[in-house]
Amino acid sequence: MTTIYDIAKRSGYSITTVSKVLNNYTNVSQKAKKSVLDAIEELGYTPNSSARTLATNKSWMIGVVFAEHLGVGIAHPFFSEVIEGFKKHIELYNYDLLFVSRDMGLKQETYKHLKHRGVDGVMVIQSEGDDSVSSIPTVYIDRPLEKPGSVYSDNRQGSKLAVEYLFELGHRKIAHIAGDTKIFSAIERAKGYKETMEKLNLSVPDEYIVNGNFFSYEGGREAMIRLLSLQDRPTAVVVAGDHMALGAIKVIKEAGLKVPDDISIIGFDDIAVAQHIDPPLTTIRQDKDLIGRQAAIMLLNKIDHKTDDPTKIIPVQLIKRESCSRV
Amino acid sequence: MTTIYDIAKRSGYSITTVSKVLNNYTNVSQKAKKSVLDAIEELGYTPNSSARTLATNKSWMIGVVFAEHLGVGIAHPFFSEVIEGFKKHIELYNYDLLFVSRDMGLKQETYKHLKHRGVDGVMVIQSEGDDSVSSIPTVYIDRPLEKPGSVYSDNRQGSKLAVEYLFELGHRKIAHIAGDTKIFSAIERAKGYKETMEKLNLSVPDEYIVNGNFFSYEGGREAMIRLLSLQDRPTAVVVAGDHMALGAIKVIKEAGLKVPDDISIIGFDDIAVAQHIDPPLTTIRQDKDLIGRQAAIMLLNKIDHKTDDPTKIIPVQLIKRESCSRV
DNA sequence: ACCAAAAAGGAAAGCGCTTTACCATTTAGG
DNA sequence: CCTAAATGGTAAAGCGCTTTCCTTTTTGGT
Repeated sequence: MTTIYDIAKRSGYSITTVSKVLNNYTNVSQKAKKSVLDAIEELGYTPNSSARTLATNKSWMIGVVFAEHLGVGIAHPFFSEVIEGFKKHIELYNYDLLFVSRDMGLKQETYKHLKHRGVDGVMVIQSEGDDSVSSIPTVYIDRPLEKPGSVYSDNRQGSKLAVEYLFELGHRKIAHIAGDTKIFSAIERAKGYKETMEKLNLSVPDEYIVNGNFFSYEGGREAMIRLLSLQDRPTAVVVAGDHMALGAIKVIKEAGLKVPDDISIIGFDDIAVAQHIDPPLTTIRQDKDLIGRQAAIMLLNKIDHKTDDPTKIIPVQLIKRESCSRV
Repeated sequence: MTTIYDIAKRSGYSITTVSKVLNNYTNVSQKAKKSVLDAIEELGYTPNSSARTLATNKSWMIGVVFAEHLGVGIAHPFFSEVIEGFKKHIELYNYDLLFVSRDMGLKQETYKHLKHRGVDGVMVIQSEGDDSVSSIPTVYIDRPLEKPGSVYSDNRQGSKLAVEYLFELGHRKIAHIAGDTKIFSAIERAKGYKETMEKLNLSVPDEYIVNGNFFSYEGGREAMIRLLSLQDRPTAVVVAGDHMALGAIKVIKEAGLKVPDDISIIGFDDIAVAQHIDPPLTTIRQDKDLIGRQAAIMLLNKIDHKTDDPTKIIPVQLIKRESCSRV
């Protein structure tokens, strides 16, 4: 390995000077700078980040921690896009992303590992409960608690848009397939649905709110089966996640009914395939890219200026496609 | 920060001894071990990985490099699952994954960065051309060249299975929508298609092979439009990627035709949504998890034993669903 | 009770880099 | 022409840990 010493020897300057040109210090002559740079070029030198980190106590790495309870990781259609947005922004500032092993079970272990790695910041996605990673600057996506340092979509507003849209289309019997009873975003969406229904003076029989399991396709299926079996069947349903919506649509088709002719369906997320299915799914789009970017901005602020930005709520958008129709 | 020195002082032993218990050396008494461990517990000590890496020249990090030319990263439905499989295996051995910035343009820069970070190994996904990252042990997914150290699906066999299946169903006019003309996997799939067609004595008019653009949904659409406009329309088409297949199916529906009644479609990849679309897509499944795992095994071998495992070709599987029917 | 061998523990060098404190030249200012 | 301030450069300490090479202690065999 070629080190700063080799460069020093080759260029005829001290290692201090070499280090200075490496770090753009001003008090080094053009001549020295050139010599050093030439030597670096000739010897094909690459600085060693561990040594640098050790000396500066700055790793230029951001740790990424996943939703452990969902069992999904990088391959999750929503999370992965958020991370993508996060990464695009954060790499402008020369940070790399470190995905730490998630099979560490205990929160404490994960935290220890992050500390071990000396990451400059942490981005936590959908990790349940209150897991202050304490000393390390952290930003949370979809965190259950309304503490500073979180970023998430305006879930209530999303449900509101959905319900109102269906209302405009003439629907009065609108059901809801909820993502879960414990996950923050799912709870918020359910609230938004209920609030808006009430505001519009629409009745919400208990059977109209049914739980899709962890936002899953299967959960969507089962929920829709329940809904179809109802005496007083809804004419439209606000589904809290696109995957569940896919499942719901499938069930409707299997029952010999049509979307949107017989039942209108509106999803949530706008995952990539939403526009490619049949019928193209009307849904509430989460701005995944922006969520990621905002999280990045927030985290960088925390790292650089120690400022604790307030929680950021990202606007959602109704994307009209073809899974909803006039009643 | 609490260091090994603090532990030494607290426990009354030397830093050497502390280090020894940390690294499970045998020549340390039970008594000493306990003292040290207690001190660690009390002081909440976490070893510093930079220091350790500096001393041992081992980082316990694997670098991940992406398909730059596709512009997609973590959010790619195929890649992300491969990485997931890779990660699951590699973290059993206590490695973490470092996603390095990909906007570095030049290959050289990426390599330098990896070297700078001191990763123990590199996993390259779909990076075009011959990019030997030289000195660092590397494993490639879907690499264009048939060098040791690559892992990919048996693309030809996949196409073969597809064509043969359609043949069994009575199809004779079978077209192909290729992924691209330059990407390795796309080329292989096209070859597999042609070979099998010939073997079955089926004619392949030039117009029967059409290029979907970079495996994209749009590319699939356009290709299918071309196919539909043909005088002698195919009754089935082997599509080199599921996304393109989605596009193709959409076009068929828009033309007032039905899948599979009028045209049978068979995809490639078996991405998560393939089973959820309408009709559920018959496709060639790539074992993404296994690809990832094999890559991990290979890389670990390279790192630990310096063995250069031969390129591994992963079997594919025909998944029969409902987008193909008897002619 | 004695000695060789094994076990336990420690001193110190070194991994590659940054940074502080300091020295030696120049250059500018009066 | 002399002093003060830049400017250019260096030595050395230190970041936290591993590892080699000793030294000291313990063990057990006779």
